[in-house]
Amino acid sequence: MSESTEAYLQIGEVAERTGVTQRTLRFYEEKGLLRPPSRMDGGFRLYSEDDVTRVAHIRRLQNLLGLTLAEIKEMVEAEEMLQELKAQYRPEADISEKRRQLQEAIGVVTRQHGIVSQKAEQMSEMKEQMEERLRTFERWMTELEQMERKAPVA
Amino acid sequence: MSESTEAYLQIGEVAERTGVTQRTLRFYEEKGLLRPPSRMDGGFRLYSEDDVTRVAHIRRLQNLLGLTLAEIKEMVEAEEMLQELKAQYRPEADISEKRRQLQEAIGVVTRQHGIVSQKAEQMSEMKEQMEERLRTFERWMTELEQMERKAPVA
DNA sequence: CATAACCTTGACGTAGAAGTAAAGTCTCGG
DNA sequence: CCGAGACTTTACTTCTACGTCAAGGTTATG
Repeated sequence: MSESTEAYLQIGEVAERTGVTQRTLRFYEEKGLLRPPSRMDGGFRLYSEDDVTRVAHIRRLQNLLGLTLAEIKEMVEAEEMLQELKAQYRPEADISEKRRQLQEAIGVVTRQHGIVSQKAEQMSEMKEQMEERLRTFERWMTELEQMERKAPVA
Repeated sequence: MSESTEAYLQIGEVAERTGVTQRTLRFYEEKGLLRPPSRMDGGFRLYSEDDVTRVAHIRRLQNLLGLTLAEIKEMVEAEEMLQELKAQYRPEADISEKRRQLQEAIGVVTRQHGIVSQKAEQMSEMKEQMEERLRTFERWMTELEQMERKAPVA
């Protein structure tokens, strides 16, 4: 109901809060990963809280899934569409059109989910292997220690 | 017990089987990720099955964990050391030296394990979020379908 | 209204991880 | 022994994801 505290952020603030550089923010914008933010009269960029969230999201996709910015762009665009869909959630609009959009959104997220699931599984496997290894090492270590007790270092 | 069928592989074969290019194999060698393989008299590289495994391992570390080749090199070197340690597992050698090596190996794998654990956990979170989303979408979808039944498309 | 702090675009630079091309060498089946 | 195809090294190029100036415009504050 409130006009939302008009808490617009300049690029420096966003940079600080997201942990990326200003250059990176402009770069993401240039690449279509962030929508061009609004501007002050003088031309300074004014970001919203949403943009901060977006950047965090982008970074997660980068770091966790190792996706390229191009791939991330696709995802982010789908999310975009989704936001619109959400905003337009009034019954007036064309229902079958909404169905189509929703269908597409489901498709995108399903694909994402597939990627994440697969990676997550491989991760778990890897983790298992490492734990197995560590157990082996610990065993060797105790063996070595016993040998040392029998024949000390001199 | 058998001399192992001497199944040496040329670079082209290895490339095909690992899915990386010949260039990449030479590049990894140059960067110290693969030990220089043996050669034919004429200079052609001769790889072992082990090398194939190594490449697969490197790729997993790259794709799954998103490590740089430099980081992977460290890991791979630790594994190397470990292999030696395993091979030398005769009681003749200096025990305290072995202990030291083993200690180091444990350190390396523990660090790796930390990375993997963290990522795995974050992945799971992400997966959860996506599933949550999908459920929401499905709900919307059924709502839309009901609306459509009440007011058909024309 | 000066001035420091912040921002703008533009252009060029860089590190990582290969791709590609060139020019020559090896291997192996016929 | 010879030619096709596989391989060698060297060198240059590409692509991604930014970093780093440079030169100037804007905003907030005393």
